Amino acid sequence: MARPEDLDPVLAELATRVTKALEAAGLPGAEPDFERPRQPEHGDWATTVALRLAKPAQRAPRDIAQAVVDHIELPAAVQSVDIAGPGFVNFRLSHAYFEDVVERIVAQGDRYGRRQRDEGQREMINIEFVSANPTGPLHVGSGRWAATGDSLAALLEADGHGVVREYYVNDAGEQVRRFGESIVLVARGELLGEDHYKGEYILDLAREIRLEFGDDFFVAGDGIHFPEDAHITGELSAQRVRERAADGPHDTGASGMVEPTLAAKVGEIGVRKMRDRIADVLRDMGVEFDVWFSERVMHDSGAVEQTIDELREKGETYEQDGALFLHTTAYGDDKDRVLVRSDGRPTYFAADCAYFRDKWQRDHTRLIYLLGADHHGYVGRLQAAARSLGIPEDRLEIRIGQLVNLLRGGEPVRMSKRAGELVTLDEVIEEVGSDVTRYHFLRQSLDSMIDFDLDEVVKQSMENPVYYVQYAYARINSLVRTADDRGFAHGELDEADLGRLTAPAELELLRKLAELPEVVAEAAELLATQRLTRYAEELASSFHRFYTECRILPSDDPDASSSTTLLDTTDEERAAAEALGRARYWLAVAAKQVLRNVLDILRVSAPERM
RNA sequence: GCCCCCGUAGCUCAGUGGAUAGAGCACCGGCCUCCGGAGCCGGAAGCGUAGGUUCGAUUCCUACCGGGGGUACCA
Repeated sequence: MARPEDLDPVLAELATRVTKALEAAGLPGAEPDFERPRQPEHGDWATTVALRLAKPAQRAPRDIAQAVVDHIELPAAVQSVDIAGPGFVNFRLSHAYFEDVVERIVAQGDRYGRRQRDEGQREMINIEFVSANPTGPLHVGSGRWAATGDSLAALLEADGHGVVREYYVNDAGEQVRRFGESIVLVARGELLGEDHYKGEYILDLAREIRLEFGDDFFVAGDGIHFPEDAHITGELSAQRVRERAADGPHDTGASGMVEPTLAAKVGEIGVRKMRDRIADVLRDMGVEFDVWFSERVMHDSGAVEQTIDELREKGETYEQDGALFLHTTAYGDDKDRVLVRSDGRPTYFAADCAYFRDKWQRDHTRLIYLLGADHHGYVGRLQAAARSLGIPEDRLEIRIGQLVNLLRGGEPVRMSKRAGELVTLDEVIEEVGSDVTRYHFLRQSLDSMIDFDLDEVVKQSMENPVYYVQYAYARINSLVRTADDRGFAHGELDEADLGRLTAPAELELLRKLAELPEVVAEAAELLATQRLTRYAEELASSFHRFYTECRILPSDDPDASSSTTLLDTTDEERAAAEALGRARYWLAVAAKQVLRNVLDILRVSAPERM
C-alpha cells in the first residue's frame, strides 16, 4: 500500500512525531494515517489516529487528539496543528514547504512526480494489452485498451518500475486458415460462407497480395483462375460481400473450395499485413509495443509441446476420452481445461500456457493482462494456468475493462469482425484525433462502460476536457514567450521571493502542484488512469484561476495604469509589485512543468500553441 | 442457473471507511482598457431500495430491483 508518508520526507517526519506524542501521552502505539482533507480550512494533512484509538484506549477521540496536540513537537515545515470535528488532528504546512516544492519542480523538471526506486523495490512488469486478432482492422473498442494499456505502462514507469509493452499475436490455427480462405475466395470472385471474414479490407488484401505475388498466386489446382480484370472482380466481390453480410444466418456457405495449403499460406501473408496495419494505427495513436509476440513462432519452436510436457511431469494433467486435460479446478477454475484434443492438436489454451511460461522465463516479476469484459470467462483458467506453471498468485494481475459501446447518433453499431461491419480505429483517429480519443478513454474507470457515439464525439471534440488541460499548458507557453518578448526580468528562481505568493489562488495552485507524486503513486497502485486525468483537470483549473486573478507581467500599456497607480506609486511599492511578478512567473513555470509531466504519462501531447 | 461489472446532479462521469459527496456538458446570473475568453466567478440540482458491520458507509457484507457482459475438445 502506497502511503503518502513514503513519498514525502516532511510527512514521514510528522508521522514519527505523532507516534512519539502518543507514547509521551501514555497512549497505545499506532501507525498514524494521513489523508488530505477535502476542505482547505482543515489544513494540508489530517490524521484520524485519535478516532481509531478511541476504542482500544478507552478514551474519547477528542481527548486523544488533545493529548497528541499537547505532546507533539512539530517539524519545522509544519506550521500549526489543531483539532476539529469528532477528533481529527489537522496539520497545516508552512509556506516555506510550498516554496520548496516550486524549487523542487524546477530543479527536477521532467523527473518531478516520478519515483526513484532501489533495485530491490523495482519490478520488471510485463503488460499485455490490445492483442486483437490480426484477421481484421482494429475497431474503436480496441482503442480503449490501446490508450489505457499504454498510459498504464507509462504510469508504472513513472512509479519507478521497468515495463514491457506486449502484444500477443494470434497468428496460428484455424482462424488464420479461414482468414486465408476468405481472401482467396474474394480474389477468385467466389461467394463467402457464413464463417468467413467479410469486409472491404479482405478485398484490399486480395488485391495487394495479387499485386505482390502475381496473377498466378490464387490459381487453384482444379483450374479456377484469378479473374483477369481485377477491377471488375473487385466490384463484384465487394457487392457480394455486402450481400452476404446482410444475408445473415441463413447463409448457405461458400461457393468454392480452397486448398488447405493455399489457405494457410495466404492466411499467413494476410495476417502479417494486418499486423503491420494494426501497428501503424497504434503508432498513429502514440502506442509503441516493445514486443509483438507471435503465437505461430512459439508453436514452431516447440515451446507448446515443452510446456505440455512440463505440466504433465508436474502432475497437473490427466487424460480422459483421449484428450489431455489440465487440472485447473485445483486452482479455482470452474472446470478442467483441455490442453490437447483427442485428435492430437493442442488447444489455444495450451498456447496460452506456453505463453505464460515464456513470459515468466523472461525475468518479469509481475504480469499484467488488460482484457475486455468479453474475455471475463478466461480469467479463471488463466489464473489456474499461471499457478500450474508455478507463477505466484500475486504476480499475475488480470484487469477486466468494460466494453466500449459504439453508437452513431444514439443507435448501436455492431462491431463484428467477421460480419465486416465495424468502425475502425484509424477512421476515428483521423476524424477526431489521437489526443481526444485517448483522453476520452483514459478519463473513465475500467469498470465503467464507455459510450462512444461517433456523432457526439465529433460534435463534442471541441469541448473535450483534454483541450481544457492543453489550453492551460499553451497559455503558460504564451505567457513565457510574451515575457521574453518584452524582456521581462524574471531573473533566476533562487532570486525570486516565493514568500510573496499568498493570494488564495496562488496557495491553491501551490497545494495542487505538491500533489503530483502522490497522485502518480496512487494511480499506479490502482492502475487507474482516471486519477491522472482528474488531477490534470484540477491542476489546469487551479492555474486558470490563478492566471485570471493574479497579474504576472507588468502592464505594457502606459495609459492603462497611469491615472492612478503611476502617480501614487512609490518606488517601494513598484519594487514590491515587480518582486511579486517574478514570484508569480516562477509559479507559472512550475505549473507548466507539472502539466507537462502529467500529460506525458497520459501520453497526450502538450502543445506550445493551440 | 452460476460468475463478473455498473446504478451518484437533467446528461456523461469522478470519488480504493472519514468532516459540508465533486467535475464537465446543459440551464440561469455576472467578469477583460492590460499576460491567450478554448478562460474566470456565482446559482440551482444527487448517492437504486431495504437491512447489517463500524465511533463513522457513496465506499465493506446480505437480499431485492434495474442495466450490461460472460459462461465451448470455439478461435
